[in-house]
Order: sequence, then C-alpha cells, then structure tokens
Amino acid sequence: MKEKTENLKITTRENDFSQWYLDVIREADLAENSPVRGCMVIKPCGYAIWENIQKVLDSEFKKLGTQNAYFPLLIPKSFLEKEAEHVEGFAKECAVVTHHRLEEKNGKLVPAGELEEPFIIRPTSETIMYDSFSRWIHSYRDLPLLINQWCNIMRWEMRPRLLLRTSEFLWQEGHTAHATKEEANAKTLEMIEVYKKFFEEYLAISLVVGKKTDTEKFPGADYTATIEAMMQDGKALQAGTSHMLGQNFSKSFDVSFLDENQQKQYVWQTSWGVSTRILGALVMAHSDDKGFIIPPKIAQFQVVIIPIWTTDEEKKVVFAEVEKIKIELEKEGIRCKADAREGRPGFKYFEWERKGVPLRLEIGPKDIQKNSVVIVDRLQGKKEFVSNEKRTQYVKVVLENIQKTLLKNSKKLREENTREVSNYEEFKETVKSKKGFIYTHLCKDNKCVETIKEDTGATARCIPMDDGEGNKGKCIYCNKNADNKVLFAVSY
RNA sequence: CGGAGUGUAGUGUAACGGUAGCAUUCGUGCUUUGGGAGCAUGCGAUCCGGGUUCGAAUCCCGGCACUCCGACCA
Repeated sequence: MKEKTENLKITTRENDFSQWYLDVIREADLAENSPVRGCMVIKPCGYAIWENIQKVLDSEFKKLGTQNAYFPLLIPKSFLEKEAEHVEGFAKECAVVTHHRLEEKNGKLVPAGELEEPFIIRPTSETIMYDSFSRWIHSYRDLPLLINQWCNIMRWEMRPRLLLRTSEFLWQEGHTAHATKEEANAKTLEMIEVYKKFFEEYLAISLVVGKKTDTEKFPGADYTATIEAMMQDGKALQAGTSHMLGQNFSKSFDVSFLDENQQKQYVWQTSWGVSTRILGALVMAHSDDKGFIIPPKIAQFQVVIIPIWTTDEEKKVVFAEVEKIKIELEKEGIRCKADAREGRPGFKYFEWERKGVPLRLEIGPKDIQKNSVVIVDRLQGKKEFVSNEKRTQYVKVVLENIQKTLLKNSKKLREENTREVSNYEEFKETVKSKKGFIYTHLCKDNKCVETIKEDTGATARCIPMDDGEGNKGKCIYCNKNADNKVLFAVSY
C-alpha cells in the first residue's frame, strides 16, 4: 500500500504528469497498449464510458435531423488524391493496403497478389463519402444531407500517445451538404456548440471555443472550429473539431445539384467529429492522487454497494438488504453495482475509488440495526450516515453535486491559469514559468506563429469566438497590425 | 526520419568482471474480513547475435525493442 501511494505521489501532476496519468489509466482499468504499434486496448469498464458518450451524442445528432450510415474502411488511393490540400495533409500518416493474400516461401508467409490500385485504411472518410454523395444528390430537394458515421480510423502517427493520439481510434464523423454557404457556415458553428454543451454538461470539462489559425486548420477546409480544454497540468487538448469545407470537396468530387432556377450548383459542406481522445481528456481532467473520478452522468456505475459481513447468517441478511437497495435506486434510474465478491471491504473501497465510481454505499449488520447506510462520495471522501428513508434522495442530490463540482473545478482551473500578455519578453517568461493558456494579439504572418513555437514550445490553439475574432491590436512578435487575439498554449 | 537515453521474473528494482538477490504480483493451504490482511509454501528473469576473458547481466561490436525530445496530430 505504502509503495503504491508513494508511486503516485512521486509523479505528481506538476512534475511528471504524463507518467502519472499513464499509471492512473492502468490502475483505473481504462485502456492499455496493444501489441499493434500505437494502438490501444479499451477494457470493458473504459468502453462502457465510451458507450454512454455515444448514446448521448447520437441522440443529440438525431434531434438535429442527422442520420447514421456506414462507409467502407478501405479508400482507393485515387479518391484521396482528388483534393490536393487534403491528400497532402494526410499522406505522411497512411496505412496502405497493397496485397490481398499470403503465400508460403521458404517456410515464411509473404504478401502476394499485389493490387493494381492500393487502398488506404481511412484516416477520415471525406473522400469515400463524397464519392457517394455525388450520386445521392441531384436536386435542391435532396438538401440538406446530414450524415453521421460511428467507426474506427487509422492514422500512422509518428509518435503515438496512449488514448490521446493512438494509431487506430474510434470516433464519430458527421458530414453535411447544404445549398448555400450561409447554411453550411451555420451548421459548422451549430455543431461546435453541440460539442461544447456536451463537454460541459456531461463530461464536466470547461472549454474555449474558437477558430483554428490557418496553420492549424483541417487540410481541405475553409476554416476549422475547435474546442480546446485545459488539462490539470495546464496543457491544452483539442477535444473536438467542426470544419467548414466550403466547396473544396464538392468541386473535386462533383457533388452538385440543380437549384430552383435549373442552374447547376456545387454544394457547401461541413464535417465534424470527436474521438476516443475524450477518454484521455476525462482521465486528465478529473483525476486525483487516488485515481480516476468519472462524472456521474457518463459513469458506467454511479453507485457501488459494498456489503459487509462475517458469518454466513449475516451474509444472508446483508445481501437481502443490498438487493433491496439496488432495486430501489435502479427504479430512480441510478446505475448501481453490488460488489458481492469475497474479500476484505477495505480492498474493495480502494479499488472502486481508483476506478472513479462517484459514490460508495456501505452496508453491514450494524447499519441494518440502525436502519441506515454509510455513503461516501469520491470527491470529499467523507463518511456520512444516512437513514433508510432519506437514502435515495441523498444519492440523487450528491450525484448532482459531484457533477456540478467537477465542472466548477474545471472552469476554475482554466480561468485561473489563463493570462493576458502584451509583449514578447513577458510571453516567453510566462510560458517558461507558468502553466496554462496565454491570450494575446497575433498577425496573419505564418512566420510569427512558427518562430514563437520554436522559441517557446507554445502553439496557437485558436482564435476564441467570444472576444478573439476582430479584436484588433499589435502582433506580439512583429508588432505589426493584428486582426485577432489568439490563445496560445503548450499542447498535447 | 533526425537527436538522446534505457533494456534483469507479470510489475518495480539490486548485483567492483566472480553463487542472479529483494519487494510486489500470481498459485496452494490455514487463519482472517467496518479502509489495500497475516503466516507457511511454490512458480517465475539478465532483449537477440557475435567478440574480449579462466569467467560477462556487467566491457566491446552489430541487430532489435522501448522511452523521451523534434517534424505530424482527433
């Protein structure tokens, strides 16, 4: 016990966060490295969180009229080549399928049957989807087309990072086609807003919404809207994006329609997505030295019930009571787990704390005598004796409180660690000595961003939508006129 | 692909060139069970290939793997 706690303390958030959170992930049974380079294994209790995330997002999308569909994993190389900027952006990280069988040669299996045209394992599905869109869309009556796909994708990243940048990951990608620029523009912003609400309300992670600078935007997009979250070590994490694709792809893939005046028009498109990186964001946003803390709204189990007994007779009585409590809570829609395993209760307490279950309910012979239970919340860690009548109500209230407190803490962290600076010396000093976001003016010259990155390691995360866009001033680096204020941070 | 570093039981570690040890995990048995149990007992390792040496985990050469730093990124 001593050694394990020490282990977590040595690598605190301040000093060596990356190592620390890897420990927590392993401890929390969330995911681990797979034998395949840079890929991940998501264990059942981590996947359950992903399923809850899917459920909520999927219903939000459908409320807006989006339909789910599925497209092939393999993309013909020629498809990817059609949009110049797009192929350039992804060329360096493609897994390429060149053969279709294995043959035995000198006792070894070697690839055989070379394909005439290689396939790319999708790094994203714009091209293969829009090939279909061009055949689906003929008339202005077919618009808008709102399609979403849940799938896995593969990007052969140079440097994978567990949960945050794995070679293969699961995600959702929405693709829409519209008759007008205004409509597509509105959709881009609407979706980033959907993500923002979801992050705040369900994941309890506070965000900055903004637009990517030209150097950071999606290859093939007119602009990219992004949500940037701050992790506990002050680094930024791009948590989701929504791209205004303009007519770049529709012109390459001939996605066109006849308008009311019988004129041929190219559609205006958007695409937007969030991935299993969310799981990494959750771990890094909501963990403490005891392990993970899962926001109640997306937790697989919101309450874990620990029965305590010594003799067989006590076991019978206690288990009957556990069953009763479980039914009562589930009737109120609360997700419960009763840990009926043999073994010491203390061991179970630590285990479920590490895994981040928001509430623990203990019940033993003494509690049954007193008509009460012991309830401990994951944030405070304080034991409360709660009478049987108030039990369910208490659980509901505390779960809501935990959800709110997590968001409050996340917001506080972000606000307390966001600083405005007005000259470059101050900028450099701030990056070096303080963690967090830096907010300052920046001109459109790519050289400025790049030099700042080389000098300090901080990158331009986004132009915040609330007061960054059109906020004029002098560029922090070259002192020429700047149209926008930009958020800088060291990022994952 | 460039720069640096590290390879010892499942995990974490120790061993001036001289018996590969410790902790933990795991298996088994007994005793325990309201905050990570105790005792006994058992299984388990020097990345691969070559060289130097009476003798290599240790020194040298080559490979491989991993980690970190750059370029890339949801």
